[in-house]
Amino acid sequence: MTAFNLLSEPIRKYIRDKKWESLRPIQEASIQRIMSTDNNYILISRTASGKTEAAFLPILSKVNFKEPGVKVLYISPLIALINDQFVRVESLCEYLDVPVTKWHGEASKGAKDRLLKTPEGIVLITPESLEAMFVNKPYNVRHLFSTLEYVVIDEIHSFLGSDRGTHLQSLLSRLQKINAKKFSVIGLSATVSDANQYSELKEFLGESDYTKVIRDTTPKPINAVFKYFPGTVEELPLPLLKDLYIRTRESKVLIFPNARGRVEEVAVKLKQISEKVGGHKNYFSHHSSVDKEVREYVEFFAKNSTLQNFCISCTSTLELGIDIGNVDEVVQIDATHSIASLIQRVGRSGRREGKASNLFLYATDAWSLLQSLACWLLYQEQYIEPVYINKKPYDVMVHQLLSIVKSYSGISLPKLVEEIMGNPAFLEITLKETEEIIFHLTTIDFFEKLGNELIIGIEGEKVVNNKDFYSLFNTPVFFKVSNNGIKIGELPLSSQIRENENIYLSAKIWSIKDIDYQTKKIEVIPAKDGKKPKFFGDAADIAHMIREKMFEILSFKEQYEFLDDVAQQMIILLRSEFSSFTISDFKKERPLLDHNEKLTFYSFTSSRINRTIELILDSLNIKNTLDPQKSAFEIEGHTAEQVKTVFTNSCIEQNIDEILTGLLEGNPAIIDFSKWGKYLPICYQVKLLKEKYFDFEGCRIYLQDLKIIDNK
DNA sequence: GACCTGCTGCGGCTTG
Repeated sequence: MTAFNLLSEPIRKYIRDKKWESLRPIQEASIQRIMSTDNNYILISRTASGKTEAAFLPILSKVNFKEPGVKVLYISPLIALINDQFVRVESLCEYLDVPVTKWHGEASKGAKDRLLKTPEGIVLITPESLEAMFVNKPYNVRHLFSTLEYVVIDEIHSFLGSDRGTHLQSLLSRLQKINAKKFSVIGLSATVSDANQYSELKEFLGESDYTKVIRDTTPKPINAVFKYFPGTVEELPLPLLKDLYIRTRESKVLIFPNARGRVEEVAVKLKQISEKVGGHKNYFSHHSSVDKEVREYVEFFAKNSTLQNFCISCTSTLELGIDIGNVDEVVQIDATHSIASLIQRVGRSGRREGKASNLFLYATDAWSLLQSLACWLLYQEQYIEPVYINKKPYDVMVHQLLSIVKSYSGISLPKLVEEIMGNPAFLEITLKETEEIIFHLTTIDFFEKLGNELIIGIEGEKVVNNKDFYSLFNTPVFFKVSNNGIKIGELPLSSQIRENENIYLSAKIWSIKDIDYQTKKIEVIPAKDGKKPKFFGDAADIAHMIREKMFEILSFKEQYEFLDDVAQQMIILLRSEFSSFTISDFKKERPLLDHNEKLTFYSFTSSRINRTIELILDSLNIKNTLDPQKSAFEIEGHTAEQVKTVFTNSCIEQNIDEILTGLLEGNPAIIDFSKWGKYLPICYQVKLLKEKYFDFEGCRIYLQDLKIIDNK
């Protein structure tokens, strides 16, 4: 039987009314499988290939919505995505008379109240809203979600390997616990190309044996062009901006310049050029610090402008699945930090069937060019960096312990231990470890013993009753920027924020008129010229494979026809800098440059391994500076022979706990990469540092194979 | 120099 015929009549009518000529391959496959089994499925297929329908067409055909209770729970990482999907799912559900309810922080309370009165149909939710319900109204979780048949997780790759993912995994397990019947889980993703990740994904959903992967590998042709314009960190080179303008003025374009300040610079400067030559005015910026309503307007404009061209300069806010309509070209300025990110960005263009995607890569620095090239080549080899999954997420456990104790308002120790240990998210954390963490939380007054039960303690109350409790990630403090009551966006307090300073924000130029430090507000008026704003942030970690590929490119002579002449020359120049080394194995060998009484060790490895090497050198009192972009260590006061000996003999396991404890005592803020880590006993903070900040196992293997090649 | 993500409950107001 064909997939179409397996669907229920109302759904078939929907497809006929939509005048679809055929089902997409991923839909054909998923309908066959979902209709006939109760397995979990992970649907992998590129952006705009109809994944949402691939999940919902069969689910809506199969599930009996006549019985009371919510039957399908859709979980998304973004509110914007929920709002987007709501429209699509609702238009489908009209054929079945099944209600769809949005449940997130910005969703209508009236709709939520209606659902509480009559729990039914489909609910779209964020993990944080689900968490909030578990903490504050656990009876509502039971009331609404104890008759689930399907849970759909959108953009599942965005959860994988992050604390937010572990959190979601824990919530899924808690959800299953209140359901008498087992529900099935369908995960949707565009960015999984490595089969190694299948097992991680399956484990993420629990019950690996019942989880199957359905994948559509139809490739999308992409035309890539690399260009090189030497520039500085402060400002983009004018020739680059001019070239970029000419190349994009007659298209619908997304530009990814990596940093928010630079996003503003690109938007403002292209707009200025366009004004001068009488081009279109539709230049926008889109990132987390642009006001939400402004961002929504930009998304709306892009989605509805079929005739007008536009240019949106943006960060990863436009990387995930929000439908912004047709984009002709994607521009990446300097290297992406991951291949996964490159894939998502490329996927934003050429959504029209059969149309090729265009990708322009501009580099302003030789090493960034090399990194871009490495990412592009790996992308073509269908490689994606592995996701790192923390098997002992002590910090997430702290959060979930608080959540469980609060939801019970009184729970015995054995019951709490049983609850948390039975959760697959914490499978590898031992009983002893769990008990020690609970004990510690009692000593810092997060928990209090009341008779035989644990309740939330005085300090715990402060944390649990704060609206910041529900998420697993930290958010910095920002000042709200507005002009005459109109919100523009927000900025962090920096040396730049002073009265009469001019800054870019939301693709416009503003002059700061007043700063209110009490209410954290900045009043601005329009201005003629200014500077890009300063934001603070951490650089994302780069995977070992990207660095290795960079070294591979340098050690071979291969020419790439997609590089422009200047870019080609830059690669040749970089290669010549390494020509004094005889490299025969780019996987194991690494160059050590001896020059002017200084040594430069090019490690070409991951950020985490570099951090670990840095720690080892520091602990041996070897003065060193790491250049993160070049993945290179400058080492002073040592000979090449001494450095070689250090690397070959270094016994990194020795004293490491002592060193890390010292590090934490000297600088407790180092644990701030984990929002909940600071509430752990010191020895667990050390474990967390080892697992997530450094990479001792990776470093051990790296050093074990390492062969240092010098230029002497 | 360096990304992103979400948010309860309640009192008090306006609006239909």
